[in-house]
Formats: sequence, C-alpha cells, structure tokens
Amino acid sequence: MALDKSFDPHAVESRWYARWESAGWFAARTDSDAAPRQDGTGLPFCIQLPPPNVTGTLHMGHAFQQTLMDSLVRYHRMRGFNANWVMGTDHAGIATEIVVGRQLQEEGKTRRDLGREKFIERVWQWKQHSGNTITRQMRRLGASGNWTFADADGQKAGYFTMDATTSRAVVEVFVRLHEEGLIYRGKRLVNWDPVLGTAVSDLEVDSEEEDGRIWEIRYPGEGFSVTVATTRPETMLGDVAVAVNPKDSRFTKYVGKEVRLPLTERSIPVIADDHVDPAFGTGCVKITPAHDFNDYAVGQRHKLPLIQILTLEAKITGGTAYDGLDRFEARKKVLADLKGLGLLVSEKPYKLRVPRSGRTSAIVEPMLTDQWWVKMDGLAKSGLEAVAKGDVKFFPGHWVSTYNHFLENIQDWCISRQLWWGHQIPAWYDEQRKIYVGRSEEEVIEKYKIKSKLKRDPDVLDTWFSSQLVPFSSLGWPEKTKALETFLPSSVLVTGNDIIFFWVARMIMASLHFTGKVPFRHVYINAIVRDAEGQKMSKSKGNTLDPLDLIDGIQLEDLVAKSTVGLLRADHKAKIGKYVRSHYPDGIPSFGADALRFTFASLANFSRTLNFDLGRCEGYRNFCNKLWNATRFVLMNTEGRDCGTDESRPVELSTWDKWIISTLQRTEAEVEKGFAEYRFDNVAAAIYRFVWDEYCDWYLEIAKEQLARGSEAQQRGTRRTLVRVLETVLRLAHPVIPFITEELWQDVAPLAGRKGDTVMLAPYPKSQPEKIDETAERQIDLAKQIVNAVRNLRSEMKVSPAQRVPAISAGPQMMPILLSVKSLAKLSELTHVSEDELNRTDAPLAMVGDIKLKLKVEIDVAAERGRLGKEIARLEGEISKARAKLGNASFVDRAPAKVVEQERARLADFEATLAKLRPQLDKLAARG
RNA sequence: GGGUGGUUAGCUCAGCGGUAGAGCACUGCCUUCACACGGCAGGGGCCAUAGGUUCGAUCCCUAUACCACCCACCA
Repeated sequence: MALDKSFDPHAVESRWYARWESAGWFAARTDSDAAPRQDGTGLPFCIQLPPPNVTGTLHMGHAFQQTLMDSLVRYHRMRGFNANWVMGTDHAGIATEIVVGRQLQEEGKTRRDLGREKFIERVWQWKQHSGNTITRQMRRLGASGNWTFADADGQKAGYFTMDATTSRAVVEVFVRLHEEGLIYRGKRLVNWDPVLGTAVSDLEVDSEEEDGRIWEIRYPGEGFSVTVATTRPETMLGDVAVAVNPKDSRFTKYVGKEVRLPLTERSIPVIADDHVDPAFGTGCVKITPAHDFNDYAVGQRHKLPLIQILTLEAKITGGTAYDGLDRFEARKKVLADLKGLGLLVSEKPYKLRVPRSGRTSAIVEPMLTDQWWVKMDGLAKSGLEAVAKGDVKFFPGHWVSTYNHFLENIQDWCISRQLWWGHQIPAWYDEQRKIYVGRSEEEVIEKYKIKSKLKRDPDVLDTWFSSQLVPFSSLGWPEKTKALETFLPSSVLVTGNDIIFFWVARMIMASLHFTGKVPFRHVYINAIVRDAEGQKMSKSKGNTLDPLDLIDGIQLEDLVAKSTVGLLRADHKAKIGKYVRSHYPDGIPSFGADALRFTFASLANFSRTLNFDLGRCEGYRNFCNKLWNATRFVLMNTEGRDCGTDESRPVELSTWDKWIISTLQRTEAEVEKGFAEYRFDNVAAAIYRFVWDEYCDWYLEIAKEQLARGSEAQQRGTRRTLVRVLETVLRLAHPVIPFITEELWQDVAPLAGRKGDTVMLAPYPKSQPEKIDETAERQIDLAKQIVNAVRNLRSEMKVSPAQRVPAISAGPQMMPILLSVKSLAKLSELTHVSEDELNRTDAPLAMVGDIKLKLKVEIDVAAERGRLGKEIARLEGEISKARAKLGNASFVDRAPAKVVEQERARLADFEATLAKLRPQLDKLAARG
C-alpha cells in the first residue's frame, strides 16, 4: 500500500481507536490466569485514573496527565505486564450540584422548588446525558483505558463514584470508622458557604489578599474606654469580650472591668489573653466566639458565652435592630450608627486575606453548626510512616515535604455537606433525636431494636470521602476479589500537586486503614500546564486551549466565538476576542493527537510548571511527518523485494548498518531509563534524536548509496537494516505516539518478518548490549566528522550544493568509510595522496584528527586566509588554556590521573592540528 | 511569618565538579527522485549577584535579589 505524501492525523486516528477498543486490547486479566508467568511476564501494572468530574470536559491538564498515564500503560503492556488502567468518573458533589442548580435557575426554579428526590433524579438524568463527554474526549487522545473494568452501567466509562459497588464501600467505611470512634458528630465552628448553604472543609477555602478596610471603634466603660480594630464591624453585635495582652501595661488596669457594647444593651468584660499582639492595631481585640476561629478559641479559654448573630444565609439575627439585614448591609448600617454615636474612631484602607469558598467564591463565614467529623491524628501518623518508610515514593521527591507538612498539622476533617447530590450519611435519628449509624435502616432497626420512627440524616458526604476509597473500592472492596489482590497497590498515581492534600494523602490514609496496603507505590506529581508565556490558563484571560482544538484544528472565528461564549460583558468579550486574534491570527492548525502527546511528553520534566508552546507542538507535528516520510521511503525501497529475512541468501552488513543498529541499542536503553525515572522528556528526546538526527539524516542518506551501488548481499543487508530498525522504532515510539506508529507498523512489520494484529501488543524493544559495536561507532563518528568538514568547506567556499567536486586526503587511510564520505559529501572523487602532494596542492584545507582534506576548487585566497586564521586563533586559545592548566602543579598533582591524561591528549591534538594549519596559512600569506 | 521550586542562547527548557546543549526563532545557500511539515551550513551564552569549599564551580555550601506556588489565627 502506498502512503500519502504527508501524514494526515485525522484519517489515521479515526481508523485505529475503535479497532483497539472493540478488540478488547485495553483489558486486563483479572481471572485465575492473572498470576505472573514463569518468564516474568504478567506482573500487574496498574494505574488509577484520577476520576474526572462528570461535569467536566477535557482540559490541558487532563490531556497532559492522561498522555503520561497512557504512555506508561502502553509501555508496560508491551513489556508483557498485565496492565490495568482503571477508569472512572467522580460525582463531584458540589460542582455538579452547582451546574444543575444553574440549569434550574435558567428555568426560573430552585432546587428547593423541585424537592430533594426530584432534584437528584434530575442530576442523574443530566449525568446520563452528558456524563461521558470527557471519556469520549479521552478516547480522542488515544487513552488505552480499561473501560469495561468496574463499569458502572454498561457505558464503558469505568466506575462512577455513586454506583452500587463504590457506594457500598462508602457506607461500609463510614460505619466502620464510626464503630471505631474515628467518626463523630459535633457542634463546632465550621467554614460555611452561605450561598450554597453548606459547610466546607478547610481545604476548600482559599484566602486571597484583597483590598479592604479596617475600622477602629471605641467601646466606652466607666471612666475609661477601649478602642478595638476590626475588618468586620458587623460582628460586634456578637462580641462577648474585649481582649488585651496580659503584659500590655497600657491596658492591664482595665482587665476585669466592663465596657458597654455599643448598639446593644450588653456589657462585656475586658480580659487578658496571650493571643493579642500589643504591637498590632490598637492592642485591643473584640472577641466574637460564634463567628471567628480565633475568638472561638479565646472564648473557650475564658468560658465566654457564644452569641450567634448570623443565620445560615448570613443575615443578622439575635434581637437587635439589624435583624434580617444581609451581612454587608448590616456592616454599612452599623458603621453609620457608630459614626452617629461618635464611636467610630477611624476608617483606613487595609489589605486583608478574605476567605472564599473554592467553588462559589462566596465569602466564607465561620458558623456554629452540627457536623460529622473524621478524627485525623492517628490516620495521619500512619500516612506519614508509609512515606517515611518508602512504601510510597514521590516523583519528584521534594513533594514529600509538602505532604509531611500537611499531615503533621492536620485538623479533623469535616465530612458532612448540607447538599443533596452525593452519598447520604448512613445515620438515622429516632424521635428523641438519638443517633444510630448503620449500613441501612433495616440494620439499625434490627441492631438497636428500634420501635419509634426513624429519620435519616439529610446531609451528604464530602466528595473526597468517596474519592479517597477509589484505589480499593474500584477493585471491589470490601469483597475479597481477585482484582483487589492483583491490583492493590497500584503502580503509580499520576496527578497534580493541587490535590496532594485533598486526595493523595487521604487515599494513603484510607487505604492503609482499611486494607493494610498503600494505594500506590509511586506518586508522580505532574506539572501545571500554563500558556506559552507562563501565565495560568483561565477563561477570563482567553488563553485557555482546548486539547481537542489542537488535535482537530479550529478556524479563527470559531475559536473567538468559543472563547467568548457565556461572557456577559461586552468589553470583556472584546478584550478576549482581541487576545485570541492576536495570538492565533490563523486559528489553530490541526496537529493531531500524536503531535499533542509528543509535545506533552517532551515538556514533562520535573519542573512545576509546563509552558505549553504551540511552536513546540508544530515541531512535533513535523516530527510525525518526518517519521511518516521516512517510512514512505523505506517502503518504496523494500516492498516486494528481498529484505533478507529468511536468511537463505547471503546478507552483508556495512559499517553504517552496524552503526545504526548499535545506536538503536543505546536509544532503547535511554528510553528505558527515561520511563523508569518518569523523565518523559528524556524518552521523547531520545526517540526524536534517533529518528531525525541519526536514522533520517545519516542512515537513510547512506542507504540510498548502498542500495544504488552495493552488492546483492549488501543491498539485502541494507534493506533488512532499514526495515528492522524502522519496525523497532515504531514499537519504541508507540507508547507516546500510538496512532501513527500503529498505522505505519501495519505496513512495516511484515517486511521485518514480524507478525501480529497490532503494535500495541507487540513486544517492547529491549536494548541488546551485544549489538553495540564500538568499532563501527568510532568509524562512523569519524566519517560524520569528515563529511561535516567537507560540507563546511563547500559552504564556506560557496560551492553550489548540487556541484560535485573532487577532494584529496592525506594521513591515515579511511578505507571502510571512504565511499560513504564521497557520497554524503557529494564529492566527484576522493583520492588518498601523500602528505607532500597534498601540501603542494593549492586548495582550501580542513583537518579532522590526523586526516587532512583539501577540496579541489578555485581558491579564494583572502577567504581561505580568513578561515584558517580564525581556526588557528581558536586553536591557540585552547592551547594556551590547556598549557596553563597543565603548568599548574597542583592540578597535575591533585586532579585524577585520567583527567590530567585527557588534558594532555587534548593539548597534543590541538598542537598537532595547529602545526599543520600554520604552514598552510604562511603559504597563503606569502602569496599576497 | 514559615515552607517549596526557579533564575543557563531571543523564547521554552535540558545538563552538570574538568571542551556549555536541544527544540523553536534567526542568517545564508538549496524547488536534489522520503519529507519545503524539507536539506545543508552558520551566528548567538560572565550559566541572577556576592562570598566560600576545591587543583578546578554553571554544577557543591552560605548569603542576597528577583519570579512563582503552598501553608499559617494577626483583629
């Protein structure tokens, strides 16, 4: 079959994915033959996909980490591992509830209008409808996930965190933790999102520095007054004390006295507490235990009452004139009233950290509520131990300190959410409000012999409570399944650093606690994808990229429309439109999934950020095209011909043949090392260099010559080398660029005598050290140097590329490579002559080691003099540096003998070359 | 306030105790029968700054500056 003239990713990609998937090639073995075999194959290799949100679409971060995961999975699968890439999606409680809530809003309804049951039904409908967008997109990327494993409802999308199996695990975990006393219910201050009306965990609160104000307010007492500073004046309605530092001599005289709390009828004490920093603000702090975490702690220490002044909607309550006002309106009114009373001392601009809910951006309010908690200290201890012992290793390793810091300072985890979409807490209340926890209402009634009517706790669990179980719940836990036995722990987790706390740490703790095993042996923390300028990708900047657009390409106008969709403000729209037009004046060309994947791999070093550069992507698209055309060349020269595979006729390998085979072994070793170290950049670079810089630039060129002029046996040897090396390269590159390699392999493999339906199940190339041929490598290295020297001469002497010119050489013979040099350097003749004869010849000179070369062309004396002069100056520089070094006694005495020897050899080389160049220059100088 | 990472060619990044590298961009030549998504040749760097260790530092150590990110209860 003849290949098209250039690589068209579209046609190739559409051909292969469906075939791979329907053939069942992504599946793992989980039955009785899942055990490793005698020959060492069949060892489990498992990756748990960080389950994307059902609300989600594929973004660059996903595409990046999935490329890495898929490369690892394909690599191990080809190496004979029993590879299982476990797929799944996350119900993403808050995120999903918000999305469906917005849809309802557009219909003019709220979730409360629908009621709980109808609302949940609606979310399920929506999930079924659009829940698999992201898994479809993953397939476009080539992800070889085990879609049918733990498949929730026949959708070929893996598990869903609210399906029957995983839900059962959630209940089981909750009940067991409760039985062990590690889950408890308690009334405490929590971070409250008043917009969503739910508690959120510490981790879900982001504090950003914002411009705000700070006010000073005077609280009058009998014959004195104190002035407090606050950024939240409305909370004074809940003040129960004013605190000063016990060592602050300005105020110790007031401690124990009372002040009147303005705007209320109450008197509150002045207390002393170390928490107060005398140097900050006024040195007096108002204490509002019901609405501030610090003040709560102070209140506990001093046994102060809690006065709640905010409702769950963040409106004022508590029997003052401000009741019913929103917190921000109340602030205005409180300030106005204080001003009226002459108690507002000052108002100044102030930078403060505002805690906002990660999901809604609403300002979070510390709120006293009943919630469920997980006691973390014991779990954290075992989590720390597992990493300290090396049972879980981080790549790059420095993330351990982040992990440790979190676990060493961990607080109990608030797991209840006042939402509807999620796992409802398995707790029931009787009519006396007594709590029973159990696997089901029936179990509770049975176990506790309940007579009265039970009511289930309406709250649901934090989404991360179920996600943390995924490494074992997806494998069937609490059942003792074969899958669990085989694939726990998984091999490596690939994920972003932003969820080390949310997810990674919690998986380690949960898995250790319930299975006694770590969830994974390695954690690879992937970089955050930024735009080419290193800016965070965000919709509001217009610099987001859709991986699908990079694969398929997109017209400018479509891209502009897409980037500005959903934006309300016209100026905003214009700004983004302008950004897009200036950055992508021609839209985005179609690069294909392979080029995108190769780009990601190439950029995957251990740095924290990955600046995604379209130019890089284009370069790797070109690489794919190069590989395509190299294959085209090989096929043109080998199809239908004797490629020496049957060994029946003689095959002769040239030095070049041996060299490319040797170099291939080194490349294979580099690739193996790269994968072992998770240095995907090194994997990609090794493949790129071999294919482009060695195979295409040198080997294909010399193969043309060998095919044209070699003997029968040499031609066979060349053809065999061409196809075998190429076939190996296709297997070598397949994990990173699966589509193009599959397409090409289908044509190349038979020529190389390799059978099989697919490259994805062909054995992965293994470096064979016995094929490393150092003699051939040395000779070819010399040949390349000579060719380069001649090419350089040609270029400097402005010999046109097509023109064949004669050359002469003197010095050591170079028989094995003579012909190839002649051909590659486009020489009409290359004659070996005596040193004397060469010196007599009037022509530009180049030196490679001991070999002298002259190109027999018209000499431009001035140009040649300049050229030689420059080279001589360079050599003299090197010589004086080397002499200085060797003249330094302490260097010769103390540096390792090998280094000294190397330096001496270098010096000798430079001097020898210089000695030969000088007379040449003198001769030219004499001429004019 | 504490922590982590970074600072190497115009850009994005490798590297590493002993000759400074890649891709892209740039310059010149070439429409050569695999590929112009190409070929050949070339230019370009006090390796952030200051000290120290060493025969020798871009690399190791200590400070400093700047840029990121994370954590933390300064009202």
